[in-house]
Amino acid sequence: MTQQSDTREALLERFRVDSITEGALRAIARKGAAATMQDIADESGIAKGTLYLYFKDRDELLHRVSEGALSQLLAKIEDVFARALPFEGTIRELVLTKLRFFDERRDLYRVHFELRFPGGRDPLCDARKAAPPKEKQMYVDRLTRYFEEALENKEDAPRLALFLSETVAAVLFRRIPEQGGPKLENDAEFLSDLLLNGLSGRRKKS
Amino acid sequence: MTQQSDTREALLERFRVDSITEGALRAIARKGAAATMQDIADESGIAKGTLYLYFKDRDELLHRVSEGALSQLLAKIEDVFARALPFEGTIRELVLTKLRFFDERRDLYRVHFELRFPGGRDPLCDARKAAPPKEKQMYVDRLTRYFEEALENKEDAPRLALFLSETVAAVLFRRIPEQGGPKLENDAEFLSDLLLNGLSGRRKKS
DNA sequence: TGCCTGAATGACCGATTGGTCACTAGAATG
DNA sequence: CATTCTAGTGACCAATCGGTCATTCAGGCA
Repeated sequence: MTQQSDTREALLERFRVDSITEGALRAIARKGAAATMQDIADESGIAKGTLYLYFKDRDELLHRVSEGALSQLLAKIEDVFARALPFEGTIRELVLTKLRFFDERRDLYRVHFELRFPGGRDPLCDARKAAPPKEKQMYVDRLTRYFEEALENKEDAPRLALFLSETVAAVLFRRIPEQGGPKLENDAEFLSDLLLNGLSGRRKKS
Repeated sequence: MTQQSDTREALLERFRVDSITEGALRAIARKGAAATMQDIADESGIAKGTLYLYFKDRDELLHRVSEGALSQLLAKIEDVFARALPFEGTIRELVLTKLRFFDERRDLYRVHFELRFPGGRDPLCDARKAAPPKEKQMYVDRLTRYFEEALENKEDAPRLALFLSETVAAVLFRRIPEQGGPKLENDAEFLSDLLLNGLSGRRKKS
């Protein structure tokens, strides 16, 4: 049990874990939240039992997958903030980035959205109410922090962050399933305008 | 098989169907989309087999429940339109009405939102993609018609209707689970302002 | 009263799935 | 080469759930 072997084993384990989460991603992309452990095992090219050598149970596996998926989005969001654009530009880029991210990786879309309701048919009851998806919370929290320093009223920041997040999600919700929708940049601009300027400007001049 | 007996039987059937859908509503309020046929039967005070005398299968039953739930909301929405308020007033009332409706009847909330992803763990695959919830579509369609006659660009109406619908849903998504959130009217006003005027007005004056 | 109809029942079935564990195969060890 | 060890396996298990159907029983009818 030298330092060397520790590292080697750790690397192997990491490789296994990664290939499993990637397989899970493919399985979920195809079957959504209905993906079975068998599906995931097949897609990963290993036996079902092996999954349980690296993950305690289905929950832990799906949680890890969701976590990994969103961390990629978080990185891109962070890039947007790093550019330190003016407020309006930041909003537009945030919208465009999230839209484009899920448009390119529809597999992550199903992970992100269908896992929002954990379990679905399982004993979710009210027990899990206290534990909403942690990863999504990180995303909303990041937006909150931005709004807190960019907006007039700090106390509105959390609500606005959630609003922005859910709004883009709503557009995705419509975009992803259908095939030949409006161009992505078109949708992004439409949504950004709406977010920034509201409905009032669109009222018919009577 | 007189007209009389026809009516009597029809009434009895209707009574049964109603009491089942009400039971289903209670079951779903407690267990969400995970509610079992047994749960529904228990909550309705009848045996599981009896459910299948009045509904073909689980899908038909849940569909009927969801339909009935949303028809009540649609009626209230229609009342708002009937008042023929100016544009801004209509939007505010629409937001407030939907928010209040689900705030008073949280059981309907779970029906409405959790059933959006039909099946969950079942063979949803891509087969059902072609059949999104019909009831919700009616609601969005109604909003679309309003926007078509109230706004400048007719072709934007569907997108705006979906936007409004999902936006309010987003706030509900946050409101319902938590206990002591902001007052309902407060949330409604906040959301309406945002929808009407956008984020721009909230930027910190630099 | 005795029979008959059909609504209601709930034990049962088949299918599915998360999770387990006795077993295997192949590499490491001596 | 023989032995040990362990990552990997997949048949198997228990539990769950939608749906069925032989049976029951209450109420109307002769």
